[in-house]
Amino acid sequence: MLSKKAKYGLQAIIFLAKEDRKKKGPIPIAELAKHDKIPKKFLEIILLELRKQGILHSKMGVNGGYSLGRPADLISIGQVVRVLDGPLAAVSCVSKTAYRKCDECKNEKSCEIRKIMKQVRDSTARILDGTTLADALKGKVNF
Amino acid sequence: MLSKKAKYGLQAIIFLAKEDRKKKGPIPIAELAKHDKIPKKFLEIILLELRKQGILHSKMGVNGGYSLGRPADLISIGQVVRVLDGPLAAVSCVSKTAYRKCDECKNEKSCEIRKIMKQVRDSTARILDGTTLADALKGKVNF
DNA sequence: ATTTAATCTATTAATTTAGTAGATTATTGA
DNA sequence: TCAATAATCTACTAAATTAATAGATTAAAT
Repeated sequence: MLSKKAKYGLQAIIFLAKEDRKKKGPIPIAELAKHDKIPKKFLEIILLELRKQGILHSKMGVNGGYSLGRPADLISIGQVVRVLDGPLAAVSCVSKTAYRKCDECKNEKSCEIRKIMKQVRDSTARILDGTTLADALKGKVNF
Repeated sequence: MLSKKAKYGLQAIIFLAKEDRKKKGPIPIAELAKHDKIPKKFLEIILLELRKQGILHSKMGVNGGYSLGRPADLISIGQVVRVLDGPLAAVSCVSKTAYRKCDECKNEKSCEIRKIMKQVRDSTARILDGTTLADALKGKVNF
């Protein structure tokens, strides 16, 4: 399940991508929170994390707010989800971005669970890393 | 992330499928727990859930224990995961087995998040529902 | 200076996950 | 029929994660 954090984050960044398309300047958290009915203080935390990863850009003070950190066609849904919910993989031993041997696991090579979950991770990553914010707005379906 | 519950459950049921192939009778929880180093009391809960869904069969008393509820080629990984971790879908609005409108969602049809997560759910379901315990033991890769 | 808006520090509430303890019931073999 | 075995049932509890909230601080613009 996608956490509320990731869902809120995606809602907000999709809105930012739409505004970006309209050549709008930065959007304040308060406006984003209101638009998508997200608790403002919670959204602060979320956007800050995305900014720290370079996915968003922020500007303090009057006329400040948040905007995309790079063009919409260079931000993938996978990148956003990973920042907010961690690795896509269902088991850490098949994660590309955060590999870790499973505690229980004796021999990774022969693990049946691993084989199946690797397929799931790979297909999920293909979709989420292959879909950018620009694609999402176009309603483009890649897979 | 797969919960420990689902992981333990998969480990145990894969072991049961292996024993089933050898025409062994029912295996006691204690033996399964020891074999896969799973806390016994926790495994009890897990196996009971799988039994209540008809995936496993149990027998009380001496020479009792757990065995597969139906042939290994009729038990899919998806079925097991759903019982132990709930729906595969990352958002409830794309779940086939447990559909529910998202609280936040205004118009489902136009939701970009939904479109993407539907693709992910579908590809995940194709893999997990398309792989049975028999396939897993054969090392068969379907996708 | 005043206003706007992000950022930082700290806490808290609610939910889910992971596990334990102990009594009870069913089955079998001696 | 009794002792042993093993699942089942009822009832907790501890730890971790998720979802927030509160208030003070810093930066920018007019």
